[in-house]
Amino acid sequence: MKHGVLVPSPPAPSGGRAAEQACLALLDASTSLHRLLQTTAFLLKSGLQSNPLVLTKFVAAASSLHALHLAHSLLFSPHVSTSLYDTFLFNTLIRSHAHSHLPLAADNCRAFSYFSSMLHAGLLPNKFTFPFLLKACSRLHNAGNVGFQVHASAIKFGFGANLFVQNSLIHFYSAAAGSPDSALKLFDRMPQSNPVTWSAMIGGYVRSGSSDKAVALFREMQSRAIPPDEVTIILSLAACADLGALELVRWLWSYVNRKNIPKVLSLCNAVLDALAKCGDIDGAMALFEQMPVRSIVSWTTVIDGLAMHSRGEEAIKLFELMKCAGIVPDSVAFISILTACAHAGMVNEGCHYFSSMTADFSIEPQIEHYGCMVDLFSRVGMLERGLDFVKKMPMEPSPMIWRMLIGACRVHGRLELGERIAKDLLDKDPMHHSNYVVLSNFYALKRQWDKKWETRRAMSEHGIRKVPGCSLVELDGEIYEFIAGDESHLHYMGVYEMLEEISLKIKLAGYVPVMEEVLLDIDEEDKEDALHWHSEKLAVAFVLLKTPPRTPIKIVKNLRVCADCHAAFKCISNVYDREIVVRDTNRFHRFKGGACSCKDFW
DNA sequence: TTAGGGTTAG
Repeated sequence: MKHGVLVPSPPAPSGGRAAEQACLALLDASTSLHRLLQTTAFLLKSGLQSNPLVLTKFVAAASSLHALHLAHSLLFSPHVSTSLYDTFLFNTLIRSHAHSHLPLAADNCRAFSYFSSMLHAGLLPNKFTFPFLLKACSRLHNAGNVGFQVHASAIKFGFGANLFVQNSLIHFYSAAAGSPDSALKLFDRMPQSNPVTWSAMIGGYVRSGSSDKAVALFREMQSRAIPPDEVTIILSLAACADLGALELVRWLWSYVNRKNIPKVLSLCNAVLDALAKCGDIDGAMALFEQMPVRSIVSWTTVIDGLAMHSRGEEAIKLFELMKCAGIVPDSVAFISILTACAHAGMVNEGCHYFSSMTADFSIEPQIEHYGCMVDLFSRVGMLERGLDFVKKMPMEPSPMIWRMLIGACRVHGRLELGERIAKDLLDKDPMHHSNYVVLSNFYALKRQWDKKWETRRAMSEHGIRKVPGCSLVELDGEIYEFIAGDESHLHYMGVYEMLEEISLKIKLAGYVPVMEEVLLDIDEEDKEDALHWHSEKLAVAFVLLKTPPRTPIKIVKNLRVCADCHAAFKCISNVYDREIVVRDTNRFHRFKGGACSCKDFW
């Protein structure tokens, strides 16, 4: 211009600068669908339908109003030219789909097709494109395949080594695609990493049920002096909660205090949950009392913790206090309080809360709430009422609900009813291992060995295997695993001798083995032998052997404790003067002085 | 405009 050369100005966005500014202001103010529609009319009238800046803002506004379909129809209507669109616009579009909660058909990944359109329009992706794309794809059923394509694309466009992109990929493989091992391959090759990288790996392991590997990674992080941040701690706490690693939870909490890691609410909630799930419900309550700010998650976590520990009265007290504190219970909070009632056998209270849900809070009960009610009736032996409840459910009862009823039939000796439900369930859901196990157990209880073996045969024909019982104990910060009947463990040295001693001592104290639990057609003497092999018994013998007198014994088990172990532990707690705490699949049994905190309520 | 996160029936 200086020299009088006429520089061609870039093609002016249609509509002109003033209209553009006016439209942007209108979009800022479009806080309702109605206003957004008015803005759309203005936008079209001013000829701004190909202005990328305006359109980007439009997408963002539509996204926050859950009206992405409007953005789509505006952007891709036939009379709009895409030649002026830019990468930013497509990124926003992809990101909006990553964060939207639109129901998604398996084969319909809008975000991915936007990516294709973007390339088709001759636009290059940038470093923001791939994290957004991966997040959007993680919602797909066939996420693995699509993610692989995104990964290849990222490499092709030169973003394969970008830390943000790699972290997204780690998260994608380990969490969305459910394949932490593929994530690990990438992780091992990464030249650089940050706490986000490690968190993505740790979180992936927790999600896929490999909490032991998650803890191992956290330890590796420590040994390499990579400082974790609060998210890494939250995820490691979740792993500890899963494993029942109380010592590690306490260590993590002291680490947070030592290193001045910000005690954000979500971190405190994670500690509450981990303490409760590791057996220290009193510690969780104490921390809860100290928390300056509590969300509904904090309340729900503690109520759920109390439920696990059979402390129904306290759970109810807390639920009422929560309401007084002005917190409106949500659907999850009701699951917790109903669970608390079920675990403590509080039928009337449970019924009260179930009807209060709809009457006072307009929350429609979901299948989980019905599940709690069925559990509530079943546990106390009101099986007819439980069945009646199932029949009145407005939705199809889930296999889990049937299994609760079946479990109760077994505990309450309702063999015919239990067998009938178990048979129906197996017909409906022939791919679940426990459906075979429970049915074969009813046959065994009825001494119908042929039918029992027939069921087991059908199970193996389907290629389904029984999940072995497994118990974990934490000793000096190490986790020891015991698998039912497994002799391979080094620490078994002396464990079997210990079992013999225990067996002798508790029999003298009046313990009678519960033979029904073995459920094998072998002679009585062998049966009693087989009982010793339950993983929780091995674990108890191990801890009795390795720890000084009176040290409490804490066990985490992957299945329900069997009636025989339950009876034996009551006796052991008395004879050896030890507190034994067993965390079942979902609750705690605290054996002390010959009794259990569950009051024999299963 | 980038990445990782807390409560949920057995």
